[in-house]
Amino acid sequence: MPTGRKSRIPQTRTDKVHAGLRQAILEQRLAPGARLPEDAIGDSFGTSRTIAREALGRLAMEGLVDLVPNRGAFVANPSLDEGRHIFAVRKGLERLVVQQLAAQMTPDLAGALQAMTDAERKVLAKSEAEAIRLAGEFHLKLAELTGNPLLARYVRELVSRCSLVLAMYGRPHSAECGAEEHRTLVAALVAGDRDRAAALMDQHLDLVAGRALIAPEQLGDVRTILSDFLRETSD
Amino acid sequence: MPTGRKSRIPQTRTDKVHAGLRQAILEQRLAPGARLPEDAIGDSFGTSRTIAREALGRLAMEGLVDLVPNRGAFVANPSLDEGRHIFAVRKGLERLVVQQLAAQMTPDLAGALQAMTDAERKVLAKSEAEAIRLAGEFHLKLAELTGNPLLARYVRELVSRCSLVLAMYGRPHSAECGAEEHRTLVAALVAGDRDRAAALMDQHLDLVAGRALIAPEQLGDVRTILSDFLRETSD
DNA sequence: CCATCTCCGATTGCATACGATCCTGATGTG
DNA sequence: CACATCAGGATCGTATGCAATCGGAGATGG
Repeated sequence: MPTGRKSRIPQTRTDKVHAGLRQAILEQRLAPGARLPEDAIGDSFGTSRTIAREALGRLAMEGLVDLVPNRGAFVANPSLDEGRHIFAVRKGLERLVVQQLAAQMTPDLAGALQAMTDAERKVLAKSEAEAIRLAGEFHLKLAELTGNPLLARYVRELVSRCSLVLAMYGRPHSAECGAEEHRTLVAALVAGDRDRAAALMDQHLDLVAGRALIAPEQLGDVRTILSDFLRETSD
Repeated sequence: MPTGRKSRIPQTRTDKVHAGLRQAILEQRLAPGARLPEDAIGDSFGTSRTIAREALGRLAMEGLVDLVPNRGAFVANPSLDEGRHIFAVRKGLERLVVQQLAAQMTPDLAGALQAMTDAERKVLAKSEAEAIRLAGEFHLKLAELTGNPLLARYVRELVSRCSLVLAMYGRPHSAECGAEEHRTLVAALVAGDRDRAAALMDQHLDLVAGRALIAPEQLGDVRTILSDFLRETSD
């Protein structure tokens, strides 16, 4: 199992605060733009400002919080443009992920991939926030299976930031990755079809991004945007 | 307005120490594996341990420093495998860079690119360390020209780590990117030839990596490795 | 001679203290 | 009424202090 291993590395308090804050942000318990004073963080986690400060620093490097000098920390509030930038990089990296996976395909790897989609079928998200989280989980595991820890780290970071963007700009019920798309992608992967897998991943991420960000070609076309709102009202 | 003013960057002490340490590591004034005690860092920069600690934390997130709990910080000492991982991700991201640049080519952009290679012709590195730094500069500027700050940040991080790897495993005089390769790449870019640019960048990075890391297909072939040393002796 | 244990110095993990900086809004002036 | 000025409070930036932890040197026993 990926987590829960009794590793030797002592879980420092900073790690706990970092993890806690991270989860709170990704689950939208802390809204984008919310203030994050070091004192308050420290208080609510029962530690000193020192720890809170360090955790906030890390989150800032991951792009989940904005750190304004002498002003304090805020939950990141990415603009639509930033969102597009994030998705662009994510697409590039995940393309790399599937290319590498397809190239190094083995029976073991194929089994692990199949198991992932099988597991996905059983788990149903209970909330919008959880749906976003689960969607990211699949992509993260994919990256980890490449055996390249750096690649996995970047993908985790990007998936987190995408979650934020989706939470901000996503239309309701639009967040979950279609499990079907995941299955066809895995099928291409186990077949070792590098190009097809890459194309599928591209398409998949375009769909995810398209559900959230107004697609570039729709930009400026007011009627297209308004038509979306029209549909929402009947929901 | 979101960008574009002399935003007051109150260059905090942590920033200075961070920048100083970073430079020292990349210039190899601090060898890979060297200990970096918080006290010593603080002393030599004239600040407290607090600052040194924070700077070390940042460097750790950038992969330039290894942080061992309760033991201290060390200059990163990437293994050959880690080096390959780093280059793999870098290749993926820089491919994205050139694709984006080719897609959004404008006369202005073309001019900026030409200026870069022209400038490169004039500057000659005075030392091995400087050569590595200059080589990275070009790739970083390329990433910045995409207008995607996140992409630029990742590329900067990866170029830094590659510098470390090159410093550790590069053969002497092998570090500088051939300026010629840069020029042909820029030519493809200004022509808007997306695929050719991507291919050239791939090839270029393979060459750079190949000069440093033993290419995968050479692995285990002792004679190939030794032949390199043979040539070095006559240098 | 080697394995193990114990203690000690070095160094980190964390908390607290104090000055510095910036925003807020209350006050006075033209 | 608009605007400049200036306290006040909130919050950050940094330094310092103390206990906890780790690794290694030396002692101890086989």
